[in-house]
Amino acid sequence: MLESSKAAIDLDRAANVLKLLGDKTRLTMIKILDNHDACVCEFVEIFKTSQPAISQHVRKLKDAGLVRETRRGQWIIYSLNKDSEYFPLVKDLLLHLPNQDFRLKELEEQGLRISCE
Amino acid sequence: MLESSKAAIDLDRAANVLKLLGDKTRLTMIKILDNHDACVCEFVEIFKTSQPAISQHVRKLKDAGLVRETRRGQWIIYSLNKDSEYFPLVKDLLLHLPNQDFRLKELEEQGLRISCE
DNA sequence: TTATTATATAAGCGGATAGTTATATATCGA
DNA sequence: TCGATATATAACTATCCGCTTATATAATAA
Repeated sequence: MLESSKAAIDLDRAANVLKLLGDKTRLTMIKILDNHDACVCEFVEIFKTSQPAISQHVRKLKDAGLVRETRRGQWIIYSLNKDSEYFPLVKDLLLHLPNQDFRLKELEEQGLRISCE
Repeated sequence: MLESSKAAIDLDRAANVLKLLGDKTRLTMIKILDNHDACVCEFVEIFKTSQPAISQHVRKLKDAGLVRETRRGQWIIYSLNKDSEYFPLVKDLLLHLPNQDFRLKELEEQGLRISCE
């Protein structure tokens, strides 16, 4: 595909997005969200870290417009924001990363995923 | 292209590469190097910053294997390392960024690019 | 209403990061 | 060899970042 046929993203903002994705936890989150929506409590289990730490990560992703939140009862479900101007960039990026479905599978086996649905 | 047909990069290391590219100066450097090799002194002019600052940026890119250096007389010419395992990822990324050729053009108009060749 | 669960936010701390200045190394040209 | 140019490195500093703990908000369920 020709470069000119892509919507070029301002370098400043592209760098900011890449900085956000330049964190192992957030990058993994985005890769997971590429296949499945997820809530904070699931991420807490997956990353074995504190709930505030997770909340702060998803907030950054949300502030940048990369993810969206939808309240479902007590839970807030996060999903990739396909309308983001960065979505095409993110999508291309994710193609280079290994699938992370096994992480949610592990949760299901422990009966921890069902709790959020 | 199917995800499985791409060589997936370990998430840890991918995050590190994205962190490196999540800096405006380094991201611009890489975009420039996608079209033209360049030396430190050119980057100093382009980014209007100190020579040590530039040296430190290119060193990080070199340490990660993203760029290569070739000495040519007094100058050290930096170029994209096409053999890097991250090169396909970086290439895809760059497609989403605006062309930066105008920066080297400006140097040429000031007669500052020729000095390195 | 009260207890419980899920999430967000605020404050503070420690480590990482990007810049600075000063200095070292290396090449070139006279 | 000596001076100039190009680059690298080291030490320092200020800022940023991610985590922690403590607390607030919000929905649910008894």
